[in-house]
Amino acid sequence: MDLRKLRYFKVVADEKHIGRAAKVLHISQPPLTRQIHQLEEDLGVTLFNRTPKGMELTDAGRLFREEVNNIFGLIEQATERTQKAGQGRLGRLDIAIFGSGIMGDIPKILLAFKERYPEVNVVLHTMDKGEQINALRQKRISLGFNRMLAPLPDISSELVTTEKLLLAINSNHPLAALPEIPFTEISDIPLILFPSSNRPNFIDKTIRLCQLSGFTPHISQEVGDAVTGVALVASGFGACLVPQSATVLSLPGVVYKPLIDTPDEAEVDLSCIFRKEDESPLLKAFLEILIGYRTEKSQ
Amino acid sequence: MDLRKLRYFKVVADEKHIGRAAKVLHISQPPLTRQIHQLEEDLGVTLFNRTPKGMELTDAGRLFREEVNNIFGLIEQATERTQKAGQGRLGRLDIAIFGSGIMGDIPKILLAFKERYPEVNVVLHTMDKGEQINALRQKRISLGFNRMLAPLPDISSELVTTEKLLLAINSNHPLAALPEIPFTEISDIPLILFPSSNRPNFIDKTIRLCQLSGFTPHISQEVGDAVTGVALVASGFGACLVPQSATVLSLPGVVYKPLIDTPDEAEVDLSCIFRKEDESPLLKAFLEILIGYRTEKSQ
DNA sequence: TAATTTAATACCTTAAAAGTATTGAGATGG
DNA sequence: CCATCTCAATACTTTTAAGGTATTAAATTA
Repeated sequence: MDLRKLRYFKVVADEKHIGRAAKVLHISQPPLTRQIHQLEEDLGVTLFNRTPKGMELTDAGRLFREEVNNIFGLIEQATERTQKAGQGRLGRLDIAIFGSGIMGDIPKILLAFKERYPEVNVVLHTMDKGEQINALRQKRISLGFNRMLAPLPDISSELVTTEKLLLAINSNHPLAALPEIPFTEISDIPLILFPSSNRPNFIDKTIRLCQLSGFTPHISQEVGDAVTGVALVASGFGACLVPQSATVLSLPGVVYKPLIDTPDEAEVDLSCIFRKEDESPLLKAFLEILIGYRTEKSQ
Repeated sequence: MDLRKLRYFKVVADEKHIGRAAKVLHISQPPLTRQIHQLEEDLGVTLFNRTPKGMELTDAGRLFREEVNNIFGLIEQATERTQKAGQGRLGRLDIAIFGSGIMGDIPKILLAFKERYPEVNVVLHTMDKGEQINALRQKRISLGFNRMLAPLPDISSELVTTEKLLLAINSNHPLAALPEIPFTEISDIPLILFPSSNRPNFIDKTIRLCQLSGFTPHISQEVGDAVTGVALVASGFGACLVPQSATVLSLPGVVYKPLIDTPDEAEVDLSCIFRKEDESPLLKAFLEILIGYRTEKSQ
């Protein structure tokens, strides 16, 4: 069986005439006759009744014509879908986010991607940093969003955004009256820090920042993520350093205050990570959207 | 695009290794390498990631593998169905029957056919003789059952059965008391005859039979079919000559009596007709069943 | 009956797939 | 770190099969 024969068959069936069909196919009549004969022999079925007027499909031939149309339809669909997949316009992209990553830039990027590539099925998984790296290596995900990434030989990363740090503080606290809070004031406040796992993390960074400013922070509580941290601020546990994106969490009794006189590094970056050797067009497409989003934002 | 390439692709995808795949395909490695390259070029999509360990499907390649499996499945189905159709085991067979043809042998033959060829869709049409011949010529049907057929150049026929004639008579009639009725007794009885159309028909035959026995029948009424005829017998219109198969109609007040001392031709044949040049395997299959039924019955 | 039209056959040419030998690139192991 | 091994890829030749030209055979039509 051979697609050439099927193509030829279709034309002969349409034209009901070997000579005319040969013209349509831009070949001469004898090879076409032969191909049709071979097709009939392959199938063991007479597809045409030969008449002195031309060729007429048999019942079996008529059925076969339908089937052949289905086959070509399926082949066309297969090529189209495969080409889309090859361009990263079709498929499934597994992405990991972290606890409070639903806020800020990530949903905007995801939205931009889904709009540009509507046929890509984006599946989100919530994982912390360590889980993300495992999942990447096991190819359970293709991409992870996270902060504070240590370099790894098999994992690449791409910066998404850097955010200034704000202080989430209870509105009853005296410092909440100031429009901006000098960084060293933090030394006197019990701090809620997160996340509690996967060093190096934001906790380490905070401690270093304090040391740069010449004090050791008073750690009130370590929690898993920003949401929990801000909730504790509302309950009066202390203050919490959060990235700007966390300010979408508006809880009663919590205000977000800009910091002044901070060390230069008083900002935190959000990056995405992926396998260094991942050549997938889906990933490439996603990173393009990401970079597009980043440059658009910086303008 | 070429089925050979798809076949090769499948094996390489399974083996993840050009050399092994080439062995499986009983060809050498270089042509296989080339075919895979050509396939990728045709599609414009990289289907495999080449590693020093072998070949690994890309996402697009994985999708394409699924599609290729579907394509081969469809091709297999197409060949099977076409072969069945070529053997008359699949398709549609349009058959005409006449008014009272639902009785007797025809349903038995249809049943035998459907049992032997369950995938053939038998479609029944009720037509009189003239309509059947038209429909045959226009290929709206492939087969018609009828009686009293005059030979035609483009129509062949095959005898189904011959049936003795019986007299359907009202049970109140004096003759109904006899176990058998001498044929000449008919001359005194008003006769109901059928069918009223498409000469030569059963009416002509009856008149000829009477003349052979030396009398002219007293025609009470011409009706369309046996069912109507027997119904009129029940109402006392007269008697009606019917083929044996009509005796399945048991109406109150009607008895069926064998005839004695009849002319030799006092029987009627049931035949089926079809286009002389019809080579359809479906028709051939049906005629085989028909002949099988006939020989079985004659034993 | 001759002419025409159809598919089929015989024979040759061309294109493409398969084979052989070899290369090049990347990993592995002493 | 170099030799070796194992892949896929390339260069070139052979074989196979598809395509072309010329002709035939059969059947219909003028």
